[in-house]
Amino acid sequence: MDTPLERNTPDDARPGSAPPTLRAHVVRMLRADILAGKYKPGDRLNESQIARELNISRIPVREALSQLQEQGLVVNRERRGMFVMDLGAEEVLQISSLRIILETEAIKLARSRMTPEIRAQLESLMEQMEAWNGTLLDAAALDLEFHRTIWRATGNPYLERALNTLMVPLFAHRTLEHVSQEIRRWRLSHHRALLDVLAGLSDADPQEALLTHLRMSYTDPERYSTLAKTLSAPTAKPDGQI
Amino acid sequence: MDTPLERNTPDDARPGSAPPTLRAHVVRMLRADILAGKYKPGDRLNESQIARELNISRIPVREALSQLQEQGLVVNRERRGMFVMDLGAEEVLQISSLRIILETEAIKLARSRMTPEIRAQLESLMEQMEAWNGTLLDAAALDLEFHRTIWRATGNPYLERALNTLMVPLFAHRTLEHVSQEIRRWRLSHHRALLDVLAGLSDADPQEALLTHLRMSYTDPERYSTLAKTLSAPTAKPDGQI
DNA sequence: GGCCAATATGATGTATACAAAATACAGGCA
DNA sequence: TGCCTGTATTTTGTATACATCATATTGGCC
Repeated sequence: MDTPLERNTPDDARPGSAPPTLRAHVVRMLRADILAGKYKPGDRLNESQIARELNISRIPVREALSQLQEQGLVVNRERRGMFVMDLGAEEVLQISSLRIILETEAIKLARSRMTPEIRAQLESLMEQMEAWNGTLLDAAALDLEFHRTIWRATGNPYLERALNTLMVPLFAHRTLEHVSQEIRRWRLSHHRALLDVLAGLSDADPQEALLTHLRMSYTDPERYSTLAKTLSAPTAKPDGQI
Repeated sequence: MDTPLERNTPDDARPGSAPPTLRAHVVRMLRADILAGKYKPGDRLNESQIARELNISRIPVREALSQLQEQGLVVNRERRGMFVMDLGAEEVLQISSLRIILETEAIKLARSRMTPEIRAQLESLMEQMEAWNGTLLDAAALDLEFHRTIWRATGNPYLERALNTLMVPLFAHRTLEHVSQEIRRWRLSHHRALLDVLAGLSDADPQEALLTHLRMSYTDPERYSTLAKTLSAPTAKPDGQI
């Protein structure tokens, strides 16, 4: 309660990743907290309280929240405060339909610009996911980082930004879902398939690979039945596999 | 210099469209100014100066600028200030390639959800454009509003937001371009073609209609030759029309 | 006992003030 | 004369203080 986040501390603020401004620091912190589930969708983010906890004034907190709004993680209700973005079933559907379009393009671009470095990063993330043994949050973080690496590899920062704004709230939303070991294995296999497409090891249609991957992600019929249908429809598979 | 933007003024703040907060007011104002060319791409936006001009404190101005960043109109260089988003040729290319994908989807969705109200709005905007007699800025504003109406009509707020973030800076960029009367007429005819597609009066492929429209928009070979090629390529037209 | 209203509390929105960093400018030196 | 350096100014970043609005609580009334 008496550790006022000294900004002249070279240890915490090691060069290269040092947040030179308090706002940037708070952005990182809140972002991590939201993705880690400390703040759940719909929760209110109290400026004063956060400022007190960090022993700083409200101003940098306000600006950090404003910046998180840009990333789609929080929403501002006028004179009511900031709230962690809460997604209903319809919103998940709307975002996902966009995701299919944008991430299909991202995969095509990333494949055409694949470098050994990027591929090594993806392989490394795959291995970490396959060897996963930790918490659900870690797993979600790895999954997200896998996709973000793909988005970065497109070389189109605007595509990257659009996908981030769309998908990061969705991941925050899904962080709280518990999935079975079986589904986890399925997801892994489809990540591997995606990686094969990206590495040029597979000639499968990128969109088809992505759709297969996505079908894995929304298996709760209660909430995502409409999306499941949407995902199945455009492929026009003879067999009606989910 | 002595008109401190009274927030208790019911006349300016007429119900329904009243900015209940200074920040919202400044956002509107700056947004309009940037789109109108008062601030040009690359210009620095001085907090103190803007605050002085409006006779308010810097805080709402800072927050407004932060919010404009969310909309992609300005960028923040740490401890250097806010600058109007400046787009180079490559960035225009990257944005446009995304635009094709997203707006094609938007047109499809809007067509499938078209209502008499929306159609009337589009018709009205078309008429205003056809009867246009004002400044270049007005023309650009009408053009943008036409497209934004389409985006709203998709019913997918995330698609709408993505297109706004991508395209509004692009329009701000192009506001300064002077075009000939001939090109204006061409653009009008293609807007009309788009409207026919949207209204279901034409069975033309939405993407093709959009591509035709876009080719009209980037006719400066010096700056957009690469984009022109990109736009031409996927259609695989036998004749090498621009 | 339950519903509505007036008050109390606490939140956001904004203003002012100060600190630190960046830029502009002037002077010294080669 | 041209470049570098040290100072001055300007600007952003943050803190504190106050005003306004939203929410919670309590009291009264039906």
